[in-house]
Amino acid sequence: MTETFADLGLGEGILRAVADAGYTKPTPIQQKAIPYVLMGRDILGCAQTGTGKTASFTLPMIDILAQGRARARMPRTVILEPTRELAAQVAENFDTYGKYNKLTMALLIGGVSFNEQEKLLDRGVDVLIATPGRLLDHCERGKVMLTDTKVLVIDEADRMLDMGFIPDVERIVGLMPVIRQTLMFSATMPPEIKKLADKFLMNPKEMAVDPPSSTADTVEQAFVSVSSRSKRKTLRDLIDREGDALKNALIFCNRKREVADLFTSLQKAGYPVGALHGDMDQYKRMEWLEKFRNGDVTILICSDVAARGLDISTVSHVFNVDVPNNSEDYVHRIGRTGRAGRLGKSITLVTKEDDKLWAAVKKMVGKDIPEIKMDGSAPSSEDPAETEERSPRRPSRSRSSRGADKSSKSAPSKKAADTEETVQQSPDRDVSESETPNKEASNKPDRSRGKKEPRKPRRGRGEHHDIGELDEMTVPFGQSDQLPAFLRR
DNA sequence: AAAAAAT
Repeated sequence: MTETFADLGLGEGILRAVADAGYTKPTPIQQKAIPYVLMGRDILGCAQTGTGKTASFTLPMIDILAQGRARARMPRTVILEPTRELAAQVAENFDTYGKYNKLTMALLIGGVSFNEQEKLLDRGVDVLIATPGRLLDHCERGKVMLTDTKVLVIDEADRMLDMGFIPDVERIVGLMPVIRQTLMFSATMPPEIKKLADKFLMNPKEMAVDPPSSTADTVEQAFVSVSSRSKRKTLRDLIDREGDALKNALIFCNRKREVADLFTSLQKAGYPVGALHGDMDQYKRMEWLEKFRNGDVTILICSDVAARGLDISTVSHVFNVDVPNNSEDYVHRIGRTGRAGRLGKSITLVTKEDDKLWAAVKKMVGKDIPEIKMDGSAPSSEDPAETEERSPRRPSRSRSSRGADKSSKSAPSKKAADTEETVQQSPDRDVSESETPNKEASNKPDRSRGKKEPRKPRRGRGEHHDIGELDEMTVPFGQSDQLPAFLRR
């Protein structure tokens, strides 16, 4: 049984880099895979992110690449990833572990300019890390030749399949020499993946490791019944009531549009949020991800682009604003938290319309997921006594929770206590909650806005001078709690 | 009906 990285046969520079990074013991997938990769064997590995999978191929590849040099436009190794973020992540891995081995690398992903990528290719690269579309594009332009590829890695194969990339992958493999080493990794091994393995691999060594202990033990799961109108409010209440326990959170939505809208909404309400979805420009994508990683923002609202593979080691919470359409994605989403032995919490908002999807999720999870009742006030309408009391209550609630939101700029917490007791309101509160998009919001009676305006010195950036912006910022979400001024009449 | 990825 191997105990250390040195036992695996890795070179000295790599061992030093690994030690610098603070790792002492290889993970199971690394123990299994690295010796075979060094032997030149093909590998079919069943492993998820979080198992140390990436290093199980980057480390031995650095070792292999230590011998020889790359020729112009002819990379020696190629790594295919399904998303740009994953590709960038693997590139960072090479930076980290390859720091004592000079090797050249190019990251070929879409959404960024060709120029720089081409320059790198011209100089010759040892490692090419790419998403399929952009790599093919470069091939067609004659900027890269795959005829000298010694090692190919197909990462996240099942996801490539889901995303319809396999034809692209087949074309890419067709441009490579038949004699090469191929490593294929997949989180799951459905028959289609097996078939692909037969096609791409030669006499592969098969290995599997357990998924990182997540769903079962270290993630506390719960759900809240909501109406689709009250989702945002409920979400804010949930964030607030987590208090300091919420170190950072991923919030998943099913649609890109909803990611964008929710981002605007929470940002206006003063929460430290970022956003990530596939229609954003690449620069923004990277910027928000980086800000989330380094803690500049503690909440990242995202589509399923971030559901799999992204390695953010310390996410304390995952919120599903929508039940994922594909119940497997649920597992991937909540797998973003509770990693590396840490505790995590995931809360899913479930509407009546989600019944079927939610049933599928529960079936897949295979255990009971408890319901959170929001502060005694029933999700639907079990407390008629409260119904008439909305307006009188409003003011007190506004002070406590809205006021607290200001301070939430830096930490979405603190106010947990007073929010708890003031939150209870009529079940139909979402009427005034007004989750309407901004344009509609601005159609609301001016009166309500005029009243509130002076009380809102919070975002402090002079927006108050601009009427156009005021429309956007005053009414929609941040303040909606104070709306009843005109409703009261 | 959705997300991802090439323009």
